[in-house]
Amino acid sequence: MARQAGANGETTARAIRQESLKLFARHGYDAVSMRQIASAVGVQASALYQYFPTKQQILVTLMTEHMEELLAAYAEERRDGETPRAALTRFARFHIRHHISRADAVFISYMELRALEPEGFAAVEALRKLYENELKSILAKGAEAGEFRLEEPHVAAMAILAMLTGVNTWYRTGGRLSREKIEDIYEDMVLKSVI
Amino acid sequence: MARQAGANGETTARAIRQESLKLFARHGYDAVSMRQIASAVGVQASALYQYFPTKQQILVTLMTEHMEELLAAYAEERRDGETPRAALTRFARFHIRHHISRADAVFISYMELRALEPEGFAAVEALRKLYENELKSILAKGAEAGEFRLEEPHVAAMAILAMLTGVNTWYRTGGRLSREKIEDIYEDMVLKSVI
DNA sequence: GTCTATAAGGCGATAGAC
DNA sequence: GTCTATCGCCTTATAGAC
Repeated sequence: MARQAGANGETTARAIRQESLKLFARHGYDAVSMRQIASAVGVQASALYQYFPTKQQILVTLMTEHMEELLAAYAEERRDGETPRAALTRFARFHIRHHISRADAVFISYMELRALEPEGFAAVEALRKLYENELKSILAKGAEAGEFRLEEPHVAAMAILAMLTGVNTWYRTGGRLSREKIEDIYEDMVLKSVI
Repeated sequence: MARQAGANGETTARAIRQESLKLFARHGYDAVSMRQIASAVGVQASALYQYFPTKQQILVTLMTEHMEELLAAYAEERRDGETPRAALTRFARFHIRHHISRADAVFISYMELRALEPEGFAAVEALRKLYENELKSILAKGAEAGEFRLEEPHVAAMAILAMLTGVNTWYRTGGRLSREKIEDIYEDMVLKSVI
């Protein structure tokens, strides 16, 4: 399994990210050792320190990149000038579609917040808030326009996000229901819950 | 801090449960050492082995007791012969009320499933399924009676449970909204989502 | 019921060779 | 870019004294 002649830095860097993500999701950050990550990558533990100065920095990088990828994907997805109802439909389907194919990163980003040291935590939380605000803004506009019936946009946003992200706890690829069908069901429930 | 003369086994046993719960919730099972638990309790690490044969068994006990307490409380709460709508209202308010005051146990029971060895995992999952089935049964009856509009009782149950349990991620005692008000908002959203 | 002492091994991280 | 070897520390769990 050892990587010898022809070793390539970029390949190793990507492998470290990939294998760390898988191992952290499966066993938890604290339960995974640098030796385990190295073994999955095919190098010795000391080689990891060429790419990341500490184990903590691997986690911070994984979580930060996950949130930045989410924000970039939603920026690409959103359409200004839509009705609140259309925007909420789009948001709900986007959220499921984006998260369902990134189960490990989603799991880590929620589960391992407590493993972050203060600086990393603050950075990740700031990115998370930006994303939450996208949904809050849709709900607030809908309430103002009389299109939605809700008293507390913040609470409604938290409720909807929890519901949508929850798909990841039970969805398995190749299950009885297609991703599209799942998006249909959740879209329906989300819309009805605020109308 | 050391417990000396007058030490009492039952007191220590309760303290081990309490402090483990707090520490596991705050730092994660793997990140907490037997020495840390012992220090919080006020004994040496070796004294813990009088009460639990392994660290793993502390976790299994905390999670199993949490699920059994939940099932017992719901058995006390439920009323047979209610309309599905009334039963769902009761379930939603009960779920929030019960979970909101047990944040540490709820967090652990979801987060540390992966830290359980196979036997413990199976036991806890079986209890969880029993609780999920209570909600599924309400939804299926409501759909059959034409009181609810939903195609997939299982998916709807997962969506509602995720939404309700999600309160714990943002609720803080003494916040702007009372527990009653929060129950009102979620009851409204849950009911609308299936009608 | 709790203590001290210890076994046996894993941890993150670093130095220096190639 | 990766290796071997190592430092100093922490880990779960047990033996035996009081």
